Amino acid sequence: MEEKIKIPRGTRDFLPDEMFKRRYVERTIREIFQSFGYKEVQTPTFEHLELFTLKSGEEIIEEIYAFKDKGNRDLALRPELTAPVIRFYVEKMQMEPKPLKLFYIGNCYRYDRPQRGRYREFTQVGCELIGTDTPEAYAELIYLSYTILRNIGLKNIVLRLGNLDIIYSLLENMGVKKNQFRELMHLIDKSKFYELEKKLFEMRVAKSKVKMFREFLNCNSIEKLREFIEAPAVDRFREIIDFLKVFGIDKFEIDMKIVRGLDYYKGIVFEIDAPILGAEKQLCGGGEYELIPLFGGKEVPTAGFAIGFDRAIIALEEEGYVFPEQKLDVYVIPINEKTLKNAIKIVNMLREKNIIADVDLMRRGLAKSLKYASSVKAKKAIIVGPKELEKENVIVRDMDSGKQIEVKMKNLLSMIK
RNA sequence: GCCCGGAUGGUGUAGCGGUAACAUAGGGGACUGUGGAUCCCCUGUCUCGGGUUCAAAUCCCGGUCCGGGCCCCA
Repeated sequence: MEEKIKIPRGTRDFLPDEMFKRRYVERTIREIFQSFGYKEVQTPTFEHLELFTLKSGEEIIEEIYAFKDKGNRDLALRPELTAPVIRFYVEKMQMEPKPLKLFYIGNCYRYDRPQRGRYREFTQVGCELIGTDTPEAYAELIYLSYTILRNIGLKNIVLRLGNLDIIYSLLENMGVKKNQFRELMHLIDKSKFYELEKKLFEMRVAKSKVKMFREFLNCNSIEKLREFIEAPAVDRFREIIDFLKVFGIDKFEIDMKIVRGLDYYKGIVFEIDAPILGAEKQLCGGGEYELIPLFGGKEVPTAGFAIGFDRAIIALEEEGYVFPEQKLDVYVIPINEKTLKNAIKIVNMLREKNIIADVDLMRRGLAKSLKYASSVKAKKAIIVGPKELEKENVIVRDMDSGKQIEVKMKNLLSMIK
């Protein structure tokens, strides 16, 4: 026997039921984005490799699916969607009226060790807000991400807010040079506080200041932040949080240890977790960033977020969310081959009226067909028999109750609705 | 890239050196006009490659894939 060709590592096939769930959640997400004035865009699955390596350093190339095409171009399957969307903006949308609100749903690719909630091909949902940096704009953005996760049905999610400008200001006050920020941020991100302190000592930061910085990272309120630093960034952070409350969110945590993985973030940053997911619990991450000048565009403020769609689905399942099922309104059953053509005409007519209808294509007996109708969850069966046809009637059977009535074919439509 | 645990019909499982089994799903029939019931029949399986053995689904080694945890995470 030939060896079966199997699905590649880290990828998934989706059964019809799973696809129905995914499309259902996608539809909800699209509607929410649109209700906030966002418009959907799509970019190619692959881009020039350079788009992703420009700002992110070289180590990450190991996680990128990169390849050369036949014209010897260096290309890459997109590992995320912010860079492609901003590339798109710089190429074609710079003159659009501001604020520009764009959203996307698309597959991304990373060569990673697969785990639950982590795949090599996965779906990211996200948006970019271009052209405004008012506190209300960022508050709305955060509120939007939170609303999406709540409205698709998640009950237990945790929003955490951080601010990179504040950390940078404090580091500057401590005498740390800008080109040293990156490696420090990396240590904060990994919660390697011992090494962080060591590094700060090496940078000749006074012991008392290092201790203070540690305490600063554990701040969980604006008031506490003010004990460490007075800077415009703190006031701005405060304003965003005030507007967030106006939008209706008052449950969140201040966490100065939030450091997004990419260098291009600045200012406000936020993450949303679903604790139920364990190790891979982060559902959403985003914030303010600066990427446009890097791609040669005229500098305007930008912020955005990305939601891990697959993880959101897993979290919903873990929480026991009941998804709707795909059902058939009507299953049309010809009693025998003589009534088959009539049955087909009936199913045609129903489909034209946007009724979800199917007809027996296996020339099965009535008993088997009814069994099939119930297994595909048809709400009603229409039985097309010769006796009734003589009177221009058919039988409509309610599959839940088992009750059936004989109706005139002309009145069929009204009986089904 | 590292550590641990797995892999048996489409799905869920039993067997743990000696005839591959059960449930369920799918197809047909009992029943040529009434479903979710019953009975019968059919289809279909040991992740792959080596090794040990008279004999391997079972033991050993390696690969692949899955799950859990690291690393990483745009």
